[in-house]
Amino acid sequence: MIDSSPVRTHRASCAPAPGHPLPEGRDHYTISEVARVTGLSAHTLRWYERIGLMPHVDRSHTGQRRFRNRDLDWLALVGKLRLTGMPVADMVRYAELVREGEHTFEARQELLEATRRDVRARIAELQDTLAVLDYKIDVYAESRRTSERY
Amino acid sequence: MIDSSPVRTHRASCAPAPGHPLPEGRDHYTISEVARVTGLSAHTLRWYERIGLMPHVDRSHTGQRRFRNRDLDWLALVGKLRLTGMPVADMVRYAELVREGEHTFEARQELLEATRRDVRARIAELQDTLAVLDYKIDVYAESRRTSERY
DNA sequence: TGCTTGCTTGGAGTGCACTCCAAGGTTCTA
DNA sequence: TAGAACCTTGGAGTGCACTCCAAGCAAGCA
Repeated sequence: MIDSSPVRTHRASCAPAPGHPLPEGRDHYTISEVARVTGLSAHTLRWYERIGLMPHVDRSHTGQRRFRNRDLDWLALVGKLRLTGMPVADMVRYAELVREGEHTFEARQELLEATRRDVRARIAELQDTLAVLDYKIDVYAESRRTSERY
Repeated sequence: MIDSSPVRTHRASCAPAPGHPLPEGRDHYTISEVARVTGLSAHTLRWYERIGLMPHVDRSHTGQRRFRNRDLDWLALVGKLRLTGMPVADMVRYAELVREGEHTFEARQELLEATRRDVRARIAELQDTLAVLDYKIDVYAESRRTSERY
C-alpha cells in the first residue's frame, strides 16, 4: 500500500488520448504505453521516478518498469497540478506526504487548498489580461475600419 | 515616432505599486525608478532592451537611460502578455511589428487574437483543474470528518 | 571637493524542467 | 533463431528567462 490517499479512482480524468487506446483488462503497462497515454515522454517518466514524484513503480523480473492503473491515476493528478504551474518540487512534497501514510491527510488537504487559492488568483489574473486584450483588439479593429472608410 | 500603435494611454493599468509612487508631472525616469514601479529588476529591463523587447529608450547626454511614460505603458502591456505565458520571443515579434509602423495593424491584431484564444483555453484548463482540486479536497475533508467520528 | 549611491557594458552564471546520449540487456514477430 | 524494436542506467546537454559580475563612469549632496 503505497498510495494511502482516499481517492476514488476517477479514470475519466486520465482517459487515453484519441487514437491511443489503453489496452483493456490489463493492469500493467510498459513505459512507452504510459508515455502515449499521458503525453509525457518516457524520459520524463523516468525522471519523475528518479526525483521521487512517482509513488514506486513495479518492475518485471528483468527490471523493466510495469506501470499499473494506480500509477496512471497518479499521473493524471500530477498532470493537473502541473497545469496549475505548481513547481515540481512542491509536487514531490505532496508525493512524500502520500508515501508517509494517512496521518498526513490534513497536510495534504492544506497543500491542495493553497494550490486552489493560487489557481483562483491565476484565473482572475488571466481574466484581467483578457480584458486588456479585448480592448487592444477592439482598438486595432476600429482603427482599421476607420482607415478603410477614407 | 516609434510606437505607432493606436493605443489610448491607459495609465490605470500601470499604476505604481502601493508605497512606490511615481514622481508626478515628469516624463523621464531612471532605470531604478522604473524597476520599482514595474516590479521588474533593472537587470531585466536592460535585458528587455538588448533583446529588442523595448521600442527604443531615450538616453541622457551621458548615456544613462531615461524611460518615458510611453515606455511604462509598453511595459504594462508586456507585463500582461507575460502573465499569459506568452514566450518572450513572441513578445519581441510583437515589438517588431510595432516598430514597423501602421501597416502591421492587421498582423498585430491577429497576434493578439491568437493570444486571446490561448488565454481562454488556459482559463478553461484551470477551471477544469479547479474541479479536480475541489473534489480531492472534499474527499480529504470528508475522510477526516469520518475518522473523527469513530 | 569628496563621498556615496547609482548607472553603464559584455559576458558569464543560475534554476527549472526537461531532453538526450551511449552502451548494453530484453521482448516480440517472422 | 535472427533481427527489429524496446528497455535499462548515470550523466551530460538544452532552452528559457532571467540574474549576476567586474570595472569603470555619472549624479547628487555636505
